Amino acid sequence: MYDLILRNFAMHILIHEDEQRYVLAGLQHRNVKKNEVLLQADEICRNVYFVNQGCLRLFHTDREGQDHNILFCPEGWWAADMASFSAQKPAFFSISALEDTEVLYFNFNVLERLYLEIPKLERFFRILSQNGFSLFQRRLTSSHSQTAEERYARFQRLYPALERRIAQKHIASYLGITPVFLSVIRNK
Amino acid sequence: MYDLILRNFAMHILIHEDEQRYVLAGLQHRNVKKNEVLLQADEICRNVYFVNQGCLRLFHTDREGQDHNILFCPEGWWAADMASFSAQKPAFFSISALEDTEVLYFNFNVLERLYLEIPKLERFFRILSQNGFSLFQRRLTSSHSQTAEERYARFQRLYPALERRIAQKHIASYLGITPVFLSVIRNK
DNA sequence: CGTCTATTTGAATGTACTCAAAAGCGGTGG
DNA sequence: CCACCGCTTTTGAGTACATTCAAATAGACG
Repeated sequence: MYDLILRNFAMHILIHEDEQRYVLAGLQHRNVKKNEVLLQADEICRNVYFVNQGCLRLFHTDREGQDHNILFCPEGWWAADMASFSAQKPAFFSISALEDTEVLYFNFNVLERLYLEIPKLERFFRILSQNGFSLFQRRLTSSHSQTAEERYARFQRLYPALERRIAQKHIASYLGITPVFLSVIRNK
Repeated sequence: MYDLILRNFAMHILIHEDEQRYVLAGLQHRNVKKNEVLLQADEICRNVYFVNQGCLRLFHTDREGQDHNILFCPEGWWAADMASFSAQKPAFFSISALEDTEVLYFNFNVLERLYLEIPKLERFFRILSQNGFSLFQRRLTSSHSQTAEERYARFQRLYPALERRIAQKHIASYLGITPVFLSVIRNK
């Protein structure tokens, strides 16, 4: 159960066995059914979720009721509305499950405590946030400098597994285009 | 000289006077002339810059030689290609000055050392990165759900000071549209 | 099997772009 | 102080990329 998350930690920090046990003891566990909502916009994001199995999506619902996916979180990814979690204020984004999903998660207070007790964990989330920061800077650049067709090709190249796993309408939303237009692009 | 940066630290962490002196001792200082390049894409980003006065821009130059601004950094903002800085690998973005600018900066090795000696500093940059992360998630959402005119209105609302200070072509690039089209939008 | 949702296809429309030319503006040197 | 040069902004015409609307088809799930 903790295999994937330990390897995830190990990508950025070196963590001793006793610290490991301590960190894992702070984790909670939950199974989420397809289409179940883990975080509703305007509520406070009280947890950061690690996806052990399945896939989540992070999205915003606009005034017209249209969803805009901004991130897919399959196995090994972390999901949260970081601004909401960090400041414990209402969320802009929502999180829901694209498949039956198994998550591990830290509650806000637990993580704040762990930051103080195990500074390496703070380092881990600093690096994670920096990577996310960079990822979205590049996504925005891509959105500004490339056509929908080029962005779709990029998505296929970067996430070949997701492309087969996720419904077209969700990929279209992620790319910032309509499902209709993605269908046109695909059939070329 | 250190007034602005100390207030910046104080926004997220509480830092004692002796720690303060220690952190400030790690800072370097530099004056940059308008249009001077602080970081060239493909080089390694060796510093994180804090803008004391003036304004920087973070941008990507695509294959056709077109610039795409993704961030303006006036007084009180931090500038770096975080992916490049963090991993000390070639940068995707460049940084240059929109005005004569005064920066303070941490070199990579110095900051890594400070992270270990003063964990609070690592907390500071974690929070900074999380905020940046969220900022760009929302920018991408805005780019996917709003028209150019709405995004321009949003920019004016969020950064009224910058709107008067920065050339139209740079604002257009930031919004992901052509200067020609921004001119059309403005004259309505 | 039937219902509901997702995808495909085509036509008409809209948003933003390219190209081109003119006008404005800022700095520099005579 | 004015004249000139280069760069930025404006304006208009034609075009391309992506959308909306609508109807038909395909797929998923109880």
